[in-house]
Amino acid sequence: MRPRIIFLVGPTASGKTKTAVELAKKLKGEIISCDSMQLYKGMDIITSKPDRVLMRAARHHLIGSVSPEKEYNVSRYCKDVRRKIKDILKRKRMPLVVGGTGLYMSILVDGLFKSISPKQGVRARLYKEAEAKGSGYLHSKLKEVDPPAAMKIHPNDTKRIVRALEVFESTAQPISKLQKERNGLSKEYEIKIFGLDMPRDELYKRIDDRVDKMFSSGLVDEVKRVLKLKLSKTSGYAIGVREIKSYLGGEYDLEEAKRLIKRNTRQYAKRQMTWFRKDKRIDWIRITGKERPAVIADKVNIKLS
RNA sequence: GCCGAGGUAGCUCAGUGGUAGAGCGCGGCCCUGAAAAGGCCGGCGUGGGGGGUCCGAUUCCCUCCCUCGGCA
Repeated sequence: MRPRIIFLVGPTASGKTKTAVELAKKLKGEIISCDSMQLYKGMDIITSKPDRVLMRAARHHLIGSVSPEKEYNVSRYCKDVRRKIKDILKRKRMPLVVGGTGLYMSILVDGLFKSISPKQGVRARLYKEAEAKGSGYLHSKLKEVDPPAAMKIHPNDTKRIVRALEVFESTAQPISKLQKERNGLSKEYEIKIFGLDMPRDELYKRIDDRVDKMFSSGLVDEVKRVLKLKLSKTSGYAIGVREIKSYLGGEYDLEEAKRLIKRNTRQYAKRQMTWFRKDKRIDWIRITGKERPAVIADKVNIKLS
């Protein structure tokens, strides 16, 4: 029988972190984070990492393991996770992959196509071209070398057009063809995915409350510290970094920064829900905003047995 | 009280004698090496109240109410 791996996903502030710890206790599990931002060291408050108590209550992996100055991406994430899973299984523990980064989750399960890592030079050149001649120009270039990809990617979606062209230039193969070859965890393991689903108004309320709490726990000081670093492409995009930077730069006051962080987090949660909603493998656990983590963990456990 | 400006979408505001748009918000969606990123779609409306002119008023006129400046 294939080893089993449990996933727990859902929008931000839905209670994954605490539920996961309860679940880990019940299942003799270890938690692997599936969160593109909690990976970064020193960004604890803004990314709502589990606190010391929770970190001690269950073993966690891939939280604070990367410097915010390092470039990180799905590919590295998948490699890191595979290594962790092997270790955990060797210890006869249950791997629990927990987090809200939809792309990381699905690439992990379904696999990443075999390609090349981004080439700084090529990428920079393409972006420069996009800026000078417009993304439509690059899109028509893509149409010549890879019509299926061009069909799928909107002419305004510079990021994806650049990636597709970059792959073609480096491999001489269309990305649309390469993408058909994937190798995910579902080939070797039995995957079970649970999702936490809470009424939207309750979730939004929890987001607002959590942001207020972040501020009273020293969010501004934390971001000040983080801003001294030369942030990588990804880490600099964590919600909170730009808003506080603008506040510190005198663009607006603290209240405005707080309002924007709340709003941006709500919009992020909405996008997460869209992402997870379409994945029919997810087994949804309907919860309320006040439900206790241990109770939610029980609900998951019942579905497992 | 007088003078001036203004009341149009959830917010900030365009515009037009033929029943109205933009940005943001909000909702829906897409997503394969930056993903807390990036992109697409959707107007969600008693046009402050009432009256008048006109075939037709959100637009012109009258009146009332409200807001913001200035003068008292």
